Amino acid sequence: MPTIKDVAKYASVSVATVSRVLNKKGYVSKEAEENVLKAISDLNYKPNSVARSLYHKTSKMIGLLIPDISNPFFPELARAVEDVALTYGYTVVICNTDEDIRKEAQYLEALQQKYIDGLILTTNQLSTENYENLGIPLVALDRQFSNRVPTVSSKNYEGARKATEYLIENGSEFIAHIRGPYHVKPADDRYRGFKDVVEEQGIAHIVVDCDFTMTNAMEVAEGLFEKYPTVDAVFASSDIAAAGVLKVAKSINKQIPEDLQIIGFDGIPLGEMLTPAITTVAQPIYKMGALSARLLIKQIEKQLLDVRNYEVETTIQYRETTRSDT
Amino acid sequence: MPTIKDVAKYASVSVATVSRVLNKKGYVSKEAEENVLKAISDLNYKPNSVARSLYHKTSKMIGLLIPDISNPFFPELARAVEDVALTYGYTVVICNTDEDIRKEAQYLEALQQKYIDGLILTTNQLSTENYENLGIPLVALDRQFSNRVPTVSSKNYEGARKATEYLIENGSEFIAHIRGPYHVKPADDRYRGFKDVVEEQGIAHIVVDCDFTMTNAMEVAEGLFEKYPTVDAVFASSDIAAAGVLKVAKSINKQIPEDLQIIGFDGIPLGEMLTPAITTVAQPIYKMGALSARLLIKQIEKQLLDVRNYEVETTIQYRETTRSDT
DNA sequence: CCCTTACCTGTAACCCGTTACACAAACTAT
DNA sequence: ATAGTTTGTGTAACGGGTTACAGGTAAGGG
Repeated sequence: MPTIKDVAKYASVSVATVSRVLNKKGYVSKEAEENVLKAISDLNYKPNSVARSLYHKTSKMIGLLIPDISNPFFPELARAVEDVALTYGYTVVICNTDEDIRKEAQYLEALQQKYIDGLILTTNQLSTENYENLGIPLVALDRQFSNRVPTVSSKNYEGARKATEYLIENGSEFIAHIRGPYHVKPADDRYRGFKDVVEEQGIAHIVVDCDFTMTNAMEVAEGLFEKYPTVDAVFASSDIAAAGVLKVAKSINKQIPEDLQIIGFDGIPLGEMLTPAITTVAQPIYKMGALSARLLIKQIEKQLLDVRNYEVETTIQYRETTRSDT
Repeated sequence: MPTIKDVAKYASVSVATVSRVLNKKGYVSKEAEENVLKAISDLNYKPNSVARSLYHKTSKMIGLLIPDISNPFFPELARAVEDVALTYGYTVVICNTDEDIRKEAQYLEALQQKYIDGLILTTNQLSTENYENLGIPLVALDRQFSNRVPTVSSKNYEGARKATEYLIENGSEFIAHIRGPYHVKPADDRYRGFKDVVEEQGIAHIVVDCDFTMTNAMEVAEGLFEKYPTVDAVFASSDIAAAGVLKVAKSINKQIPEDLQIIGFDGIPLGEMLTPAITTVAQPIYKMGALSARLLIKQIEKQLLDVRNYEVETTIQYRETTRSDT
């Protein structure tokens, strides 16, 4: 691999001149520039980004901290982040934290040592200071964070309200909510949205807990249908959970959506692949990822952010696990 | 961020001594070592990996080139690679190539400039020389590559044979194969496995082409069932395709598995989530990813590889889209 | 004709570690 | 006592860029 010195020698100029040509900075005569350009192409020279990083203390890399890329919510997000990053010349380092405080700390240290330029966080077991002390731009995606950190999330509360109202409009009278983990902001908001609507309208309801796995959702659903056979609608806090409910409901021969309506949340591709396809409160996942990446890169490049907190709209994807009210 | 100089000053030694302590190399007196260790902890010093990279021409990073992380086959693979990488102190850079030659080239250049230590390839539109000229360790996953590059794949031919034989044992007499893209080794091997069995046993069959998307699979399946309504089994080259077939088959009221058996390939989680759950030839996806990562890191760390080509076993996951033969 | 300014270029310091090399002290062997 | 090891430490060069600064030339203004 040729270095800038080789190029300088070949073009009979100093390394400073080569650097000026590369970075289009400072005065360079036309002649010198041509020589340098020719040298670069003759030698197939590529500037070494590590050396650049060392001087500039930046790396053209961003970190994406997610709980687990195997969770179907995240691949699309990761894809969006990566697409945007690529167009701006950044590469993305992916970090599966499993919501484990030690793994997070380990990544943070490794990334900091690599002069990572910024972080997109969909996970934060560590206290926020740990992140802010890094002194690099951050974006919180789908999570609550300190108000110094720009956030991107969808209107979880509102989406949950819409979902619940829709179930009620379609005639359901005893609605179960399968909620997500506590202290996870989106899960809490969805729960509040549900609760507010059922209480306002005086609808019978029940809330059960569930983590993000389908196995757990199925267990929970089994218990639910056994204890409350008259439940006639389920609003699940995620599509994975909804899929679990659907599977269980079908196994005990409930007619969907006649006996039981199901509505999920997230809008992951899985929902469409199932039969019946799951009605869901879809978040624009790709858009959220892309937006986060753009917000992060804007900060990295010292541009001012006009808005610091984005709440994107959710839309109900009307599919086959709910009755139409029209 | 403190540097090695700060540590040296604080401990009243030279930077060389600090470096010796850090790397446990060369002679250091007990006293000096203690002072350095104290300085490191007092100042919370972390060695800068960029500076290290510059000197050593390595980065403790590996690249994972995949077509698209949104394709459900890859998240689990990525997860495995990342898990293994982490335990060996490597970080992974993820690159979605979309099988696009220009994106691949762009990534290759960026990664090379970052002194990436090695690459796991599940995609190669570029000619193999482009990769080999990088002069860094490679592992080809689920792809054919030059014989200088270690490969990891599953027994696609054998798996396809098993699947086809299983359908026949269960009484199917007119079997369709939905094959994957041409010139993609696994798809070709699966096709050969299918063809050999149906020809050996003289079973009526039909082969149709399909890419990796579910939408395409559904179109293909519609055409198939219209033209050949007597098809009584489908062997799909991927679970995604199988899911598409299943959805179409259900929509035209075929009884599964009585009227139509379906068997997929891959063993992605989706298969289990569907109702009926899809019988599939499962590849040990996580294992393949982990194995690739270990092979790569072994090479990076200059250890000799005893075996260079791994073919892992597939196993049929007997689920609900096939009839049992017992 | 002198001074200012724009233009052009090279030297060397710097980013932050690593390590070759030189030097010194302490110890071993002869 | 002398040569040869082992141990311990510091200086400086190096990896591959970037840039402050100094120095030089040419053009324009008064």
